Amino acid sequence: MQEIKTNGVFFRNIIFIDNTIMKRKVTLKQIAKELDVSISTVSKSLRNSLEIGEETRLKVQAFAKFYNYKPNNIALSLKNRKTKTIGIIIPEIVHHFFSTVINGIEQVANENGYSVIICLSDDSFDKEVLNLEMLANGSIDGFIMSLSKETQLKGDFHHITEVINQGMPVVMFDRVTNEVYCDKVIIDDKAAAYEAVQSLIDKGRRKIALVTTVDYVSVGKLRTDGYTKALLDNNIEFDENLIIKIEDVDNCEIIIAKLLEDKAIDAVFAVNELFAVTCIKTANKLELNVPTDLAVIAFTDGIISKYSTPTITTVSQSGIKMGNRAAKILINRLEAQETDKEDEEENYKTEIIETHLIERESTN
Amino acid sequence: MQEIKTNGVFFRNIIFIDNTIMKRKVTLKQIAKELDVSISTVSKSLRNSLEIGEETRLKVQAFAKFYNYKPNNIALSLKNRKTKTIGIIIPEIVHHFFSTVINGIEQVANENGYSVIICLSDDSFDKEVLNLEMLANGSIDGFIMSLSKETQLKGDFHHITEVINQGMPVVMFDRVTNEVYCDKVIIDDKAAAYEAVQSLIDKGRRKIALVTTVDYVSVGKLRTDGYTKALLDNNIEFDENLIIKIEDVDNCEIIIAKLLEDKAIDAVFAVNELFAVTCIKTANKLELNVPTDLAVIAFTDGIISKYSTPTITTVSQSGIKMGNRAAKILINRLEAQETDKEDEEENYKTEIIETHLIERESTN
DNA sequence: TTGACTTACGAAAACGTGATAGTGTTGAAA
DNA sequence: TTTCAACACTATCACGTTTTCGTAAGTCAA
Repeated sequence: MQEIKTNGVFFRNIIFIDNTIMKRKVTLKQIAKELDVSISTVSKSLRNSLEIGEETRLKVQAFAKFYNYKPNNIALSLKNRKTKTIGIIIPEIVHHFFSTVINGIEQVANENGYSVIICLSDDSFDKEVLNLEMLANGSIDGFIMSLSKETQLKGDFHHITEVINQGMPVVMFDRVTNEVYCDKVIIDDKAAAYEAVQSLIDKGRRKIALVTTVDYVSVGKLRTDGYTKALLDNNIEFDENLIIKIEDVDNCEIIIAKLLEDKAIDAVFAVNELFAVTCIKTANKLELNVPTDLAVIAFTDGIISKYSTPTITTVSQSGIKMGNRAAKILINRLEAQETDKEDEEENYKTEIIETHLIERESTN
Repeated sequence: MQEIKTNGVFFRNIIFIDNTIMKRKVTLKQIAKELDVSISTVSKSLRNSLEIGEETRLKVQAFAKFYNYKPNNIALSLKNRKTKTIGIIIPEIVHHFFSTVINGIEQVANENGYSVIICLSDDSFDKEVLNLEMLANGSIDGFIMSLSKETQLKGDFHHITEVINQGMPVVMFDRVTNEVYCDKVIIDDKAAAYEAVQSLIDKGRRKIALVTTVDYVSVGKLRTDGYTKALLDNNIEFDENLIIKIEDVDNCEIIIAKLLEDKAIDAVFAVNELFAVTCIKTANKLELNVPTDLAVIAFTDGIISKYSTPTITTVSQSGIKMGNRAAKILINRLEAQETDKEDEEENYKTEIIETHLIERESTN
C-alpha cells in the first residue's frame, strides 16, 4: 500500500506489483469513503446531478476517472430488473446458417446496447430445457431460439410456454412450431422449395429427386410439400421413390449413389448444402456430368455451395436478415414492456424473410 | 385474481388469462409474505436447513415447487461476487474455426456450470475494447479471447492488461501476443507449417508457393517462418516472389492466377482453406490438374477442404480442443482464486495444441 | 424576526439472496 | 427454583446501484 498524489487529492488503496499499477475494481462506496462523502453524493456527482456543488462534483469525477470507475452491471441489472442481455438457444453453432443468424442478432443487439448470451442445445431436448431454465432465472430479458430436433420430434414445448407465461418474450426462428404462441421469423420454406423445383422444371428437367431429412424437422416437411406441389402443378407424376430421407449425414453417400444409379434422374433438389455436394461428388464418380446430366439445387446458401466444383445453385436463406429481424422484434417487445406496463397486447406476428434463387454452375 | 387450494395452503396471486395459468416469477419475499413467515425461514427451508421445523419446511417447499421458484441469478451473482459466466470475444463467428472453438468452450463451461456470453469484435479494435469494457463491469468472471486483426496491427493491448490488472483472468487463443502476460492456448503454427511444407518436399515438389495473409496477423507470420525454414533445411532456394500476401479474400483470384501462370510452381501451401480452394479453382481454369500438376495444402481443417473437389489436404487445427483447453484453464484459475484467496501465483502457461496433417486428394 | 426558499448534501429504501447473529419459548438438568 | 441448552424461528447485513425523501445551513423578502 502506498499513497500517490493526483490533482490535490490523496489516493490510498493502490497496489503495486512488479512495478505495474494494479487498480482493483472500485465501487461507489470505496470512493465515498476515500473522499469522505456519502455514497449518494458520489452517485449523483457522477451522473452530473445539479444537487451537488461544483467543487465536490469535480473532485469526485476526477477521482472516479483516475480509478476508472464503471458502474457494476450486475448491481444495475438487479436494481433495474432488466439485464440488457438477450439469450440465444440454437441447436448447434458449427453450422453456417446458425452462425450467420447469431451474427445478425448480435449486430442489432449491439446497436441497441444489448449483449447476447448463447447456449447450444446440441439438438437435445434436455439440454434445451436446461439452458432455458438456467437463463430464465433473471440472466436475460428475452429469448431468441430455434428448436432442437429432439424437441420437434417430441412435440413437447411446455418449457417454452412456461417462460412465456412468466412474462418473458420469446422469438423463434427457422425451426418453429405452431403450438407455441410467440413471435416468429421464418422463411416460406414451402414457396421457396416450390420455386426451386419449378426452376428445374423450367429448364426441362422432369425426373427430379428430393434429398431431404426425416419428417419431424419442421422445415424439412415444408420443403417436401413445396417440392410435391411444384410437381403436381406441372402435371409431373409424383414418384415416392424419388424422395429419400437421410437421417445421418455421414454415411448418406451409399443411399445417394443408389438413387443416382437406379432411377435415371436428371435433377436433384437437396434440402441442404451437404446433401447437394454429396450428390455432385457421387455423380462425378458415376461419370455423370453436373449440370449436363444432373442439375442440382440446394437449400441454404453457405460457403460450400460457393466454393464447390461446380458451384451450386442455391435458395438463399439469409441468416443475417433473420437474425436482424428476430432481434428487432424482441427488442421492440422489451422496450414496449417498459412503457406500456401491463398493456401487453400480445398480437404475436410471424415474419417471413424473402428468399431467392442464386443461380450458379450446378444448373444450366 | 382468484384463489386456488393446493395441499391445504391457499395461494393468491395467480392470474388466469385465456384459461392458461400465468405464474409470474416469484421471489423469497413473496413466498414469505404469502405463508406469513420470514424471508430467512423461506430461504432456509428451501436449502433444507435443520434450523427449520419439518412442518414449516415442507409447507414452504410445496409452495415453492408449485410456483416453480428458482433463485434469481442476478441476485446470486451480486451476492457471491461471481457470475458463473465466461466472456468470449472473437473476431467473427461466421468462420468455421471460431465456431468450433466456441463449441469447445461451451462444452467444458457447461459441464462446470458456467454460461458463455459471446461478443464479436468484427476484427475492429474499437469494438474489441468496447466489448471488453462492457463485459468487464461485473458481467463475467473471466475472458477467453482471440485478438482482432486491427488490434494486432495496432499493437495496443492496454485494454487487456487493464482487465488483467483488475484481477480478471484472461485466456487468449490462436491470435495471441507476447506483450500480454496471461494464459494462452495456441498451436505451434511454425512447426505445423514446417511439417506441411516438408511433406510437399518429400513428395518431390520443389517450387512451392506460399499464399498467406498480411504480416501483422500473428499466425500468418509464424506460418511464413515455418515455410521458409522448411525450404532452407532442404536446400531449396528461397524465392520471395513465391510468397503472395493477400489482404482481401474476395478478389484474390487475379493475384493467384498470376502466380500460377507466371511462376511454373508445382505446389501451394495456403494459410487457410479459402485461399487453397481458390488456388484449385484457378488451377482448373488454367487446365492444371490438382494434384498432378499442382499439389495443394491448406492450414485449418474446415468443411470446405472436406467437400471441395478434389478434397484438400490440410493441417488440422482442432478448434474443439483449443476451446476445451482454454475453458479448462480459465475455470481452473477461477476456482483457484476462490480457495487460495490472495495467493495468486500467476505462473501463466502457454499451452500448445497438437496438429497433424490430414492427407486428402489435393496431394499425392 | 420570521417564514419561505435555495443550496448542498446525507440517510434510507429497494432490487433478491444467503449468512450470521440474535430471540423467545420450552423443557430438562442441577 | 435456577440455569442452560435445544428448538424454531426472525432480524439484520451485505453485495452495488439509483432514487426518493429529509434536513441543516444560508439567503432573502416582508
